[in-house]
Amino acid sequence: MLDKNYDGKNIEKKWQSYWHKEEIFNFNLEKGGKIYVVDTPPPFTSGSLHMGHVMDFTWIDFVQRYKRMRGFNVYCPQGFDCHGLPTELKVEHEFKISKEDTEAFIEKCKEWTVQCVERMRRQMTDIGYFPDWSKIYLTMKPEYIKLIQETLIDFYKKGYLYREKHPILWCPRCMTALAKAEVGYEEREGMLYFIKIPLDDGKEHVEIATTRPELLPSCVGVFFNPKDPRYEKFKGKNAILPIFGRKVPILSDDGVDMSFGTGVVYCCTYGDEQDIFWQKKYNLEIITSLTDDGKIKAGKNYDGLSIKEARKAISSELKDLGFLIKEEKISHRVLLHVERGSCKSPIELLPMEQYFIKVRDYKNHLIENGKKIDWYPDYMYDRFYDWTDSMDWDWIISRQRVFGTPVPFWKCEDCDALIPAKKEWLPVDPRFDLPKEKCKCGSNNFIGESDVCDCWIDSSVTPLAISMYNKDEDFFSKTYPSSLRPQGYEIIRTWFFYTLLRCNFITGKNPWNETLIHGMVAGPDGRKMSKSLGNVIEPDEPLGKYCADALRQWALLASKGEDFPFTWKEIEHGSRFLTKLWNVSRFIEMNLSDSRLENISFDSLTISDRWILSKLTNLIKISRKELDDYSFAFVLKEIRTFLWHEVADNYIEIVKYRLYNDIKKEEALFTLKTLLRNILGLISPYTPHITEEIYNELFAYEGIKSIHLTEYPSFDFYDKESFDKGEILKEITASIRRYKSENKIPLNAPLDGTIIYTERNLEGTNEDISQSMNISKLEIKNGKPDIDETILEVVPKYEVIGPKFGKDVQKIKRLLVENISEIEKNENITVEVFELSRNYIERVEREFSKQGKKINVIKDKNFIIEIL
RNA sequence: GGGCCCAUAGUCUAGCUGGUUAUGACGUCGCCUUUACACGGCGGAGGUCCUGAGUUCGAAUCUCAGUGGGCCCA
Repeated sequence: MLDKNYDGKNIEKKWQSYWHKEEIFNFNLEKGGKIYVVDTPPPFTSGSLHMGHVMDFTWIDFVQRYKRMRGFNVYCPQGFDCHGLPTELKVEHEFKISKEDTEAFIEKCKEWTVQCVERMRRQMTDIGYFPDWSKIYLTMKPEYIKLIQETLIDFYKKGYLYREKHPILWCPRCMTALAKAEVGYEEREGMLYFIKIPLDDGKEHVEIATTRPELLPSCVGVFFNPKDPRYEKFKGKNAILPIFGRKVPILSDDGVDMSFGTGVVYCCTYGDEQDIFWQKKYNLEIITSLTDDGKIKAGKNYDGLSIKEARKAISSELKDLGFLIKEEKISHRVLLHVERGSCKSPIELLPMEQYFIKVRDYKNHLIENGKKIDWYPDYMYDRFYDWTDSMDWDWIISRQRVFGTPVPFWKCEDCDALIPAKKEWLPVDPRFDLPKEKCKCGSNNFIGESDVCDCWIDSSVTPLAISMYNKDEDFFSKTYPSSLRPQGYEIIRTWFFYTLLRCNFITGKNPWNETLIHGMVAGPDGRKMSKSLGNVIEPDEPLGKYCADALRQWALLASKGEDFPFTWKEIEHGSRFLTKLWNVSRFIEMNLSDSRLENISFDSLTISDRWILSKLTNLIKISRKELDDYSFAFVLKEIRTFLWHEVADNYIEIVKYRLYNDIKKEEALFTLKTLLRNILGLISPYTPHITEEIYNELFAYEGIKSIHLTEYPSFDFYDKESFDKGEILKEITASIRRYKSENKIPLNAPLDGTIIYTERNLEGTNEDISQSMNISKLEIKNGKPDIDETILEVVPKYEVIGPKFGKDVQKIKRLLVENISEIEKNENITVEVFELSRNYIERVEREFSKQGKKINVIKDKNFIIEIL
């Protein structure tokens, strides 16, 4: 017998270890059948899951359980994205290992990552997420790195991977490259310099404003806004830089802020991010005038000066030569090395050799292929399309970091040739390994690439990694492409796009058939969960206060593609539903005790039995249809309402008298048991633990070791007549309750005599109504009551008369009211030029009295109840 | 600056291929301890469906503009 109280936490632990031990969710290719593959997101190994992960993995877990029940051979492996800046910072700052000590640094990063993976796996298990752990992959493992390097070399051989100078964020003080996350803007005081630059015609000049006169030697263009009439005349002309005497073009671009300084600025390679954009857009020269330790190197006699010294020297020389018009104090945003509090130096953009993957040549192809994927929700494709279509830069894949997938190239020190690793050498780390053969030029001197890959390079081959691409042909052919890619909308332009690009390039096929996009998790206040807003809730908190099955219901209540707030009330509500399910199960189990229900025929069931089973059939059909569209939230609400309100509040209350008085008791029990078994199946992907517990308690005789290995409910019985009767029965009981409530009569107080007048057939429901409502003498009479009636309102069926009568709708409504008695008598009549039909009427509202005396009446569109 | 999305009772949310009285949850108010459950049941109150204009017999729903918010890109 189920315990009196439901103890979620204990039950969940028990089944989690059972599922692990029995390997319930492991994939077996040999089992055959239709294969369903989920390309799950590998989370970064931060060491803990946040609410966004909870939503992501609960959805995935739902899909893997649901599809298995629908007969698929499900393959759902889980990996972890190991390489990332936070790990490097942790090892550098907390474990005090220098990046210079590369080998020890990487070792510590790996060690730390392994611990993080363990913690995250435990948290995934805590929420009941059960991928096939035997197929776990880590992006830092040699075999994964081998796959990445192999595919990069493919890109290179086909001419889609190239090396080119590109600016990187560089801290001249720390002498190191930085990631975007390590830099930030700060408001600082500075000077704005107004400089006169002569045109090459020797007559006119243009005045520019800049905060960085020391970058004059790197100036490659002068810009004004095309909407600015003041400078129209300079368009297409050239200017000659003072001091350096170099000729640069004058160009117009929308990016110039007309209100800043003179409305004319210069583009230096590189002063800021706008300069990068202009240099690419107008294909300007790149002139570097800074060294990596922050010294000027521009010829002339400024070489070796620091940036600050050069600013002073160059501006004073400009002044002496009459080119500096004025200086103004200005407060402006400066890009600083903020991650290291002790540094805070201004960041420079230094051009360095970087690796790129060509994206632009391929983009139309990807737009087409993206369309072939089924998007849930479908409008998310538009977001993908827009970004892809407007892409004008290639993908920079190298990062100046330490813990990452090494870029598999060397440079020949003698002939400067780029040497890719051979496939049989992989994986390689050019920082430590040397090519296994000489350069074509005969040299044996190599410089190994010290850069590592962008982390999207790691994670954008997951569909290849999980399908054992290049390792097991048979496995690959059966598991690629993946069936589904689930992910959040914020990474459509990164993870989705890059995966589509790389997998298409390598295999010639899309990596998935469908993609399911979820929104962002917000805090209880509706704002994005973030530490600075102080609204972060860690998953352990609801897991401790409630349980996984309650938390999962919250996650599965979010709509596709929509942001969703974390709210305690939803967890609370989910938890109450679990208690309800538990108590209903217990009630059924208690009554079932020694009953044998082998020979129950549907013919012997009562109206109410047939009514609730017909409703169950509807619920199953809706669930299958909606879940095939991944509408988890809708179906969860439907199932909850069905169990809670239809089954528990209505059906069980109606059949109690039969159970206690042995009236058609076997039939009631058969119905209850059928309901429970099917509801357990329907709800099991949402709340896998509690359903496993109840299933094993009551249905172990089926001989299947987990409810998650059973078939999805397919119960199919529908009796229209009983369905309609049951719905009216429910309405009658509800209206009698309302009557009692309005008249301050206790709900369980008996009613002496009651007459129900109805034109509907209610045969066979008398006892259900009288017993559940405590009515000592109930009469059901067909037809209208012998009482006076007044028509209050006639409500037309607008959806019928609207399209039919258009502008005349209001007139038709009036005619229906005026002619209602004729219409009720004759079904169809013609008034003026209009044909009026009873089919145009939704309902008629009436009022009753008997011989002028006030009587107790409950009226409804389908019945009139007189209470004596 | 660009694209996509969102705006519905005190709070969160469903509906949004136009059509009866706008769904549900939490909260709130009233009633009911009836042998599964008071972590329960029943009933009530609570809405300018962001603003403005348009299309239409009819708009929460479609169109346009505005306001506020989210995500990504520049």
